[in-house]
Amino acid sequence: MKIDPNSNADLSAQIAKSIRDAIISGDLIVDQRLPSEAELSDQFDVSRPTVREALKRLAAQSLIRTQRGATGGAFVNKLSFEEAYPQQITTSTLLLSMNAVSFETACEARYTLERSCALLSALRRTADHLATMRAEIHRQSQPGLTDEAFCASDVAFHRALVDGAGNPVLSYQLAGAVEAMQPLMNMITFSARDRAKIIELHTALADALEANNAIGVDTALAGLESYTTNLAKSVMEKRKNKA
Amino acid sequence: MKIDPNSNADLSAQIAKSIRDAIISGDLIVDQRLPSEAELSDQFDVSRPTVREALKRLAAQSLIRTQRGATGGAFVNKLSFEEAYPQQITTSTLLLSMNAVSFETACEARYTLERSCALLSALRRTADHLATMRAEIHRQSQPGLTDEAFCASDVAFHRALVDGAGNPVLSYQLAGAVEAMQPLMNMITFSARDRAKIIELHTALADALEANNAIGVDTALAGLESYTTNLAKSVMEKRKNKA
DNA sequence: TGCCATTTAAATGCCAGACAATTAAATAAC
DNA sequence: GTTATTTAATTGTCTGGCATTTAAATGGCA
Repeated sequence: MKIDPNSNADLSAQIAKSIRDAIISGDLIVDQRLPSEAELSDQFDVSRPTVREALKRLAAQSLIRTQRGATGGAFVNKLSFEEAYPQQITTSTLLLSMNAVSFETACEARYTLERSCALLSALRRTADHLATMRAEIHRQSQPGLTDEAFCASDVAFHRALVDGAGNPVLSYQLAGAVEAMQPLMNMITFSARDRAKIIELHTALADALEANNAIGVDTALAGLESYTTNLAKSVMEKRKNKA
Repeated sequence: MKIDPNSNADLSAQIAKSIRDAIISGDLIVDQRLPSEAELSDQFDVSRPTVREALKRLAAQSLIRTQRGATGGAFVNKLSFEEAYPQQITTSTLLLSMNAVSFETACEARYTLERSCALLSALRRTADHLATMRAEIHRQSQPGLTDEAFCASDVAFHRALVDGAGNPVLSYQLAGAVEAMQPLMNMITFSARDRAKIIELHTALADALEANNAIGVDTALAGLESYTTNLAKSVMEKRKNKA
């Protein structure tokens, strides 16, 4: 392994890329131990701190994990869906907040993706998924609930719907779309008055899923989307008039 | 800012988390300059190498960028969809290869997500999107094309379809699903004989999009999915019989 | 022999201090 | 007033070292 010292990229970035490529290509397999930091600094002909910076880059992407002690070292990490979830959500949230994505665009993407799960979830949802959804609906109808708690419950409800499709890849891809919307949703769930309508639609969703009625699920989701976008529109207009 | 030296997490991980949280919460805004490495090591009461490891972690997630020189430093990076794409694809690819996801599950997720774009893309696709798709179909029918080039063209074709929906959030979410499938698809596009059928379905897709026929798009995608899964099934059986 | 305590060695985690390279701004020269 | 030079700030990298953690090797003892 060798590194181009004339490249304009950092040495640590080049080394990280080299190791990352080896993991992606399968040259390094899950749980395989990387050479020690001292050995790596020999191989790449750089100092140990530089190697360490490279390893930290990989650790930040959950590509490796490190263990201290005699038999320690850096090991190729088996990337799990559970680990990838938060990363995905963070990235989605920042993409939305930093790129001036309109509420409409985000909402459209979110419901388009979620509606794609309707058919599978209506077929496959278990009693567990239904129970979670009913429990969240119940929580949502409690009067003293804060807006934050309501939104969290809303997210949990929709995740149960998505998980009902029984496809972990789908659940992973949807996690970002559903959870990253939460801060945006916070803007519009400002009064208890709106909650009744949302709970009504959630109940319709749960009922349709219980009856394995895919079309009913799709209809209810469409209703939720149009209700949400209309609400957002009216909130925006009110703010405009105030200013 | 202070760090708990008794935590079992690395100091650099704690510092990275502290800064990351500040970015997510909006305490640090896009293009804002972080304190210099020397100042950070004072504030967090750690050495400069430790601060640097933390910054490299953040750089690996594209949360910051660094500049050398007099007015240099670390700046909060405006995360763009273009930057997030490769990260998303890498993660999706590794999730599939490391978690023994069945071809069927991955395929189902991929086509479920892509079919969700059918309606929007049939409405909004521009002439540009259509032209890209036609061009890729033409490329795919060239006889000397390698399997790798055929797969790459296949990916480009489907990305044009997804982009036709005109929703960047949707395009981003789909990128992982579509592109991470490529290595899996490689397994089954082993002979030129299969290509004719795929090209036929691609042509049907392009025709339906040209006619703004959402149902036609959905049907063609469903056809592609069932053809792909059946092909995969027969490949698996052949291998089984051989062994 | 078998078990337990101790030592040892290997590895990561962290630090101090230094120098090189880069870059923009301040300064000087013309 | 423009250009060349110097200066200062900052990141990039290296050397060398010590602390901490952990498993294995060693030794003592029954």
